Amino acid sequence: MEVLRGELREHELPFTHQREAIARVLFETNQHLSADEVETELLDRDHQIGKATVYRTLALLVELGLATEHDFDEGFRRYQMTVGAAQYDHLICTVCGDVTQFREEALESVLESIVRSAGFEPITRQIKIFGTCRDCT
Amino acid sequence: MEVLRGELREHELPFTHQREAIARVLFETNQHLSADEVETELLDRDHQIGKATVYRTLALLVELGLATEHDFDEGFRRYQMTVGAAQYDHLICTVCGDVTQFREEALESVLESIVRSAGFEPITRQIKIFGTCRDCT
DNA sequence: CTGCCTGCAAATGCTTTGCATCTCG
DNA sequence: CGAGATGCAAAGCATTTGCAGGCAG
Repeated sequence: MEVLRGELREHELPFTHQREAIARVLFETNQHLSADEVETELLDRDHQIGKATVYRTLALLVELGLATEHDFDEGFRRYQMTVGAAQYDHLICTVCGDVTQFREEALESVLESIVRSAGFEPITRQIKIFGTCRDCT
Repeated sequence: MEVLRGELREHELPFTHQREAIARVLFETNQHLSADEVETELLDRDHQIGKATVYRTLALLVELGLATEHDFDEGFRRYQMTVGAAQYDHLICTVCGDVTQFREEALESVLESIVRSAGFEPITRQIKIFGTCRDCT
């Protein structure tokens, strides 16, 4: 939570109850949550926060680099607290919907050289492999 | 075009004017087109086809494996004719919006081993690197 | 003929926005 | 106090769907 407070101060933005509550939800679950799921979780915790604020805050967290946005082709987006500077890639099972994160150094270096030789300055990336997971084969 | 006709016959689906026209647009541009752009291009060619049909046909082409769906975070999707069995990955410039395709064998093999060790059966994948291209740096 | 397709318009569902009001600092 | 945040409801948009009429095979 201190991270958020600091980041907000740095940008001269107010640290509000709503922002704290939303960030807390994301911090604590360490899951990919949709705006809807965040709202539901907030209600469970007796925080009644407007959906517009949820959306605005999630966008803010992404901008501050504290959260990452994901799109698993479900028709809506998911958000997850950024874990350090680590980039996670995903295996998405189209049968059961399960999402597995992974991080592979060999992949990092291959990508690095691709990007470098294209003279491209990377900011974010998304690697999603859709298919059937071990359990659904 | 014969590919489409054959694929449709195989699935016992009718080969209609609309399907032909839409597939032709995709075949001939070899670009990533949105449903809107397909519709516009159809009008330029004096084909007046309902947007619903455009969407339905694009989805069908994807299902038949003749087209690929892309999402470059623009708020809508793009489609491109599938070029052989090749998988293309993308560098997306967030400044000028330019999309560069690439294909790198080293990447293929790294991904292959990741997938294999997870016991995952891949169907499609999306690799998108967002950042600033050489010209916009 | 018969089933699948097409068009149109209406409906969906996620996300964004306008605006009056309230809060943080 | 004043800038920015919040809530609500309405608006936006890409995409989907229902249904009456058409076309391919």
